[in-house]
Amino acid sequence: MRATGVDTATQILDVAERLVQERGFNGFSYADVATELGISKAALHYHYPGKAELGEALIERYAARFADALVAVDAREIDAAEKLRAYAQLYTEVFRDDRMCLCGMLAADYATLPEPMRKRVVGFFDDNEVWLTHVLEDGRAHRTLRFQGSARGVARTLVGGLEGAMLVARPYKDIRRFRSAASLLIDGLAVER
Amino acid sequence: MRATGVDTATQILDVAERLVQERGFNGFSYADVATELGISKAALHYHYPGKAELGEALIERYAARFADALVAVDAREIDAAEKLRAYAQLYTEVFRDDRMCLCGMLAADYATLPEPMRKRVVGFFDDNEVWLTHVLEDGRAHRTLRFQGSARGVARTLVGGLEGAMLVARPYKDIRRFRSAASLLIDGLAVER
DNA sequence: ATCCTTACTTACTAGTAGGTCAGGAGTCAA
DNA sequence: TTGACTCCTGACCTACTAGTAAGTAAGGAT
Repeated sequence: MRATGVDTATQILDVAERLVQERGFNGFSYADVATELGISKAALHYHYPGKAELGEALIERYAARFADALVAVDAREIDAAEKLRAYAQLYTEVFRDDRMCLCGMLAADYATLPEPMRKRVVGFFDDNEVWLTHVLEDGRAHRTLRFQGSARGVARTLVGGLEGAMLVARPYKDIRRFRSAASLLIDGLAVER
Repeated sequence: MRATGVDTATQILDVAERLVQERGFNGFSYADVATELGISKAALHYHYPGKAELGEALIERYAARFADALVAVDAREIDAAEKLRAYAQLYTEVFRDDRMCLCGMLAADYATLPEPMRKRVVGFFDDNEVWLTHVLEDGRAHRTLRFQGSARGVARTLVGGLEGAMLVARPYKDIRRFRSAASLLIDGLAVER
């Protein structure tokens, strides 16, 4: 345990997470993480036997945090349209420090990922779709949202739309570009009052 | 010139293009391309001095083909809504053999790309936005499309939405997932008749 | 006949990738 | 005070990375 008070395993996750979100899973090395933390590569292997296991831990923590955030949104006394805006706000916060969504990035690297990581990436998207589907169905039932077709289809379009908005806006380093796209996606579903 | 009749420089582009679209710019090596073509790595360096130049050539050719396809769409006697569907169809064809849009993939790798490649990636998105903006304005003027806000903003949302739909649908290897999202994005703009 | 170009080859470089292993320092409980 | 456990280092390994140097076979031009 170092002077920071944060344990090494967590510090490794923090640095690796940022590197994956910025550069992709094939765009960083154990040496990058070790150098940044001032420890040896071998120390990384002590905490995470291989890059595959580090990757799994990365997704697991990210997905858990995301799930917690969704529970927090559900706990708020707001209508479905506002929940969608809160959902988009989660993405905005990720975008704010020039990061791509972890799982969006890993979706790009998907072909080169070990199987356990693939499963978790897909699981992340599935969870997001399920949550959005419930919000959408609730919004349609309460007449705060209006859309054609299945809630599941709209949920998938939203996940893809937000991930893609991050992907394309990042080279421009322009958060307004992302926010504008996010608003268009969501306001198109909200019933005007 | 080999028995295939296609020159080596083009064959290199073909293989490298597929590898980038499947695995990302940091997910393939000169050795991968050379092995697949049965030539030496040095032969690659003869045609493209470095990976950066190969990358530039890749984007240049891809962007030129895409631009040609857009000119071809413009030449067809169809309304703006149909042009948007034809635009989405271009993405569908890319998706069909498990590929991500070349520039969408490079957008993910953006932080690790050399500057000349970055410029070309951004140029690709700019060109797409310009074309879409014209189609959208035309469609609004002729009442075949209906949308709120600036055509430019909608154009950006469409590019991001389609890129993201590819990104997320690819792990599922499900073209319907992509097509359904593309339809929802575009049909939401079309005026029902 | 010679020179030059094109399109490669083989053999090599320095550097980086992920990963292993023996061991050491600090902590803690018996 | 010994032994076990945790967390780490230094030294190392093999495979691979992009890139280079030198050489060569084939063909056209002079």
